[in-house]
Amino acid sequence: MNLSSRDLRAVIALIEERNFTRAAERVHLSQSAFSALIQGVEESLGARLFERNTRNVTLTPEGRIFEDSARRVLADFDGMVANFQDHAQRRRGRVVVAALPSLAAGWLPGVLAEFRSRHPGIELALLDQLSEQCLGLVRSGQADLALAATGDKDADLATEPLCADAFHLVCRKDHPLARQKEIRLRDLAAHPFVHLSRHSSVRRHLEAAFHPVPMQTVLEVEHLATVTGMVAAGLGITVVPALTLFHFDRPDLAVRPLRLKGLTRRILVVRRKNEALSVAAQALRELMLARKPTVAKRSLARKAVLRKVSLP
Amino acid sequence: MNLSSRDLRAVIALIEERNFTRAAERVHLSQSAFSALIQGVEESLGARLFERNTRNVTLTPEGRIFEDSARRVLADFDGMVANFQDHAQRRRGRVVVAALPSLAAGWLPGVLAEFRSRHPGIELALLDQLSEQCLGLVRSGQADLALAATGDKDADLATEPLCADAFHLVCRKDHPLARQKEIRLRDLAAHPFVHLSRHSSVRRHLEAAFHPVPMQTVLEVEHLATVTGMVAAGLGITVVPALTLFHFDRPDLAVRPLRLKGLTRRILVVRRKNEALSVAAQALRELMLARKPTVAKRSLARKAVLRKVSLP
DNA sequence: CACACTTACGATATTCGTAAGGATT
DNA sequence: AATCCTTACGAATATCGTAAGTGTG
Repeated sequence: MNLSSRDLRAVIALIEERNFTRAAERVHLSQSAFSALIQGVEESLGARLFERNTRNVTLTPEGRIFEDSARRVLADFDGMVANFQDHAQRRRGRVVVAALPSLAAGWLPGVLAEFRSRHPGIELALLDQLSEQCLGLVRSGQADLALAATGDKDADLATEPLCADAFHLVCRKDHPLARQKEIRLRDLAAHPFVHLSRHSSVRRHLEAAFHPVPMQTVLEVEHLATVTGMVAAGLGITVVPALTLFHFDRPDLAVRPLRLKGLTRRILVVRRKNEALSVAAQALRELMLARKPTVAKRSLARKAVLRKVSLP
Repeated sequence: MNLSSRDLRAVIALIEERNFTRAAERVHLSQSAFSALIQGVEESLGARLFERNTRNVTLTPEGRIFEDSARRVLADFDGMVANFQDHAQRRRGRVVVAALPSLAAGWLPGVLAEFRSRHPGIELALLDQLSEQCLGLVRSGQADLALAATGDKDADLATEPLCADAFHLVCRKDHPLARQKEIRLRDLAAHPFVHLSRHSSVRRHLEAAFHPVPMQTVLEVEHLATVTGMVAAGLGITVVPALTLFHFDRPDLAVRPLRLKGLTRRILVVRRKNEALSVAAQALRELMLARKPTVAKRSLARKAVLRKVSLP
């Protein structure tokens, strides 16, 4: 037993037209091929569906029983195909991205806005979490993609580089370091730091890069915006990656790039290794790679974001 | 776009087996043909359903979306086909027969019992009504078949003869007519009749056959069983068709066949002219024609019925 | 290097359309 | 005579299986 959606469509066309010639046209077949098709369907089913005498075509009582279910099955089938194609053609779907807070607040909004305007039917979810948690969300299937800093190698995860995020010194303009010609690691270590939590990837990178030189910590906070306030108040200096500099774009603060070994954070696009991305997630991944964060000088990152948001 | 139930079955086999070779066996195809089939389905749908790397086969995210609906559509499809074939093969269905009370009580029960034992899944409904109403029930579609006496020609109805039902005199054994050698019409007219209602086909036949000779009516009742009692009580004689004689099979009553012009009632099987019978109704029609009432001598009809009831 | 999917290719089946046939009104 | 379904038949197309090819673990 094997019937195709085309067969069902033909039967329904004949039910509605009650005429082989017109029904054949509706399904784009010659009348004779259509006749053979209907006979084939009847043979497959093991009983006549139509009573034909030369002048008119009528449904048999069994045909009437068939009609309703045939319409239902066909409608369900068409719905299935349409739904599938909506997903496959990025008209529908859902992508969950896990991203570091620095990216989630700075660069990502512009990218998501562009994605959204290209694919209005796709739902987006953004989980702004610390790097380690982002990776966990992808591994467990709760997120499709993660934007995270370099982490431990993981057999389940596939990564590809998004950008290298160089660290910068941020301090008040009246701070001695703001005008110093060359800034070495021990120059920084001589001043008190306003730090992010030691769980953050920024902090971890700093600890690793300074090791074994100890840093002085004046304060440890959770959010970058808080760091801004503290630094502006003169409590200390801080060292953060380029992508977070938009937090520090204020007239009273100085930002100085640092060219010190290890003071670069690599941002990765992460996904599960043994599982294909949905077409929606794939489209977002491609957009992210195409819109790689520019290697920011000072707070150009912010201007870049604004430009992108306003794209068509 | 055209997919067959076989295509869906193949996709689902592959989802479950996660292996082309085994899935191909399940749908009775060579592995290469199966591979081509899956590729064809994916091409029809416009996106990959499976991610295959030589070692294992996994569903794409879009494939997962497809899976549920595919199972549902296929189950629905199979249900549709099974239901259709149940009806077409007389495992399910419903037949409504309208029949004259005389047939409904005497001959028909045996036929219906046999039908029922052959087709236990088919519901039967019996409407015991007068001839005119039986025809109306068929015309309006409330009944599939009618067993009625000859009626007016009707453009919507097709008829075929079931049997000729000869009229018999019924009287008490001690009645003068019980022993009379030849019974003529005017002999009957000389005695008072116990009559059925003038709406009944029996009565109409009698009136037509006697015309213009008037009959004497001692009593007019609705049911044949009542006639029996009245005749046995000696209130009068009656004249009824052979198929009703089982009502009069009593030691105190005499039954005499009458060979008089017009005193034969033709019983017809009636159906709608422009509509095919359901296979169930068709099967019942064929059984009725095959088990035509025997041309009863006296109350053999009753014995015949009993014999048939006890058939396998 | 072995296993599993894909590709190549010739044989077989199916399906298609044109045209003729047959039945009904 | 006109209409409409079925049958006949050759051509185009699709499908199938064997066998060779390819890539991954």
